[in-house]
Amino acid sequence: MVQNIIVTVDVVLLTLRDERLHVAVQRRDKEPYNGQLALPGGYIHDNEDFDAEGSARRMLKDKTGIAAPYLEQLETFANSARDPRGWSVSVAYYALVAPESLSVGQLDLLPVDGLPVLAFDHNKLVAAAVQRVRNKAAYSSLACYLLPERFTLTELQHTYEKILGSRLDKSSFRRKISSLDFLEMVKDEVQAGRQRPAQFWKLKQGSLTIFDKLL
Amino acid sequence: MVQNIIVTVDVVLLTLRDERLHVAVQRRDKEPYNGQLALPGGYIHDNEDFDAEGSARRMLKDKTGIAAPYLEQLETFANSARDPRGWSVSVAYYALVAPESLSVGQLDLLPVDGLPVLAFDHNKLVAAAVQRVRNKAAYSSLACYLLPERFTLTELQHTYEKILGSRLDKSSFRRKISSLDFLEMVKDEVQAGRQRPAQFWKLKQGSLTIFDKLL
DNA sequence: GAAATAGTGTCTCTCAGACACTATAAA
DNA sequence: TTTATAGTGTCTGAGAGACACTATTTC
Repeated sequence: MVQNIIVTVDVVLLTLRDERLHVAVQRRDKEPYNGQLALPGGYIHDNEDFDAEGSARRMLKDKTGIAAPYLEQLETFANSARDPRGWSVSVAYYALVAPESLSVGQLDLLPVDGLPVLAFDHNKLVAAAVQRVRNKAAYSSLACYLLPERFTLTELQHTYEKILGSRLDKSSFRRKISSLDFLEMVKDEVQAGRQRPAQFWKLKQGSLTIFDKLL
Repeated sequence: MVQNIIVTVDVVLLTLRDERLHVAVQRRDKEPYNGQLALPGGYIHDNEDFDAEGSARRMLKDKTGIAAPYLEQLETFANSARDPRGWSVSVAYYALVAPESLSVGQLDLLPVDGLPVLAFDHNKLVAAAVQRVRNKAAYSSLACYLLPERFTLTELQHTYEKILGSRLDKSSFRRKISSLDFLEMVKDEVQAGRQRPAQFWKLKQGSLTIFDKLL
């Protein structure tokens, strides 16, 4: 059995900037699609990577310097038409980071709504990631990963609102969040401003908390 | 760039039998894992299959004769350790069928709880599929695909109960289902028995309906 | 004091769970 | 009539949405 199949990993790196979800892209410097915008990604190195998630982390590290974002497998795109070189498989991952932690190097950040045409089927990958995030955020603590480690409840609520695209009631939101008990108060740390200071919070444990739909 | 990576598709075919979820497995007749139980699956044929879902359908068709079950991509398992032949990728799918439509040929049906050790990492694939089905069934019309085309509301309720592993209230269940409006009454068709006949229903359109958690 | 935002209290309306009830068949 | 299951009606308690209120800072 001889297969002639290209195996790659691509990463949809999302962050929140100027009130909207943005995705990281870079201009390709080789064929195919030379000069076009594409997601960070590349071949799996079967002599170097242990698994596909490892490949994804390597690519993120190489291209953004980010070592430990929220990272999850998205979907696999595999057919004979997506790459002019032949039958190809892309195991797609998506990653979430706080805008602060992203020093844009070789990468550009573009709003996910109204993207230009990207290389390969990368527009599809972005669409799938955005749909997944919008959907999953509605019933989980996912939104926290788009914020820095410490944040206020108002910032968290605004993050949810930007992702979901709808207003949330402050009182209901706080009731829900505090009943779920996945946040930990950062003692003695508050956000100062020209008004009443806001309490800082952070995620309690590493794992994602799932709950009933917020909206 | 030369890659030495095996690319396969495996299918977790699930059905409901004797009150419990069962998975279809077959005994392997070649190395590696010769003689062990494994999921139906195999190499992607890059000269024959258009995409990975096509591969999955081909394998289902070849090994079960089933042409159009509910079929969805599950997750991709890709690392250097899962196959003794080297770095390998398995794009896993799961399929749901009514027990009636399954004429067990070369396949065995085993309860998903308490499976023996399967070849490769196939126990992991089954676990992932079962978790996905149990989770997704709670907030969608997924359970309908484990029933024949026509079914009664009581049968549907029992199907949900078997998947979710908990009792549902008849009145609440019917309120919910009818408010969601994804079922169509099969006029003049009822299930006879030694008591009041039950109305038959079927899915209205092809696509899955998503709703708030049942439980 | 005013302005601005953080954070809480309370009312109401909806809806899920519980459960009793009615309906329609076979024997 | 009894038995068995299909299918409906009704009460209640928990919780979400709406919104008004209090709290704490800067100026």
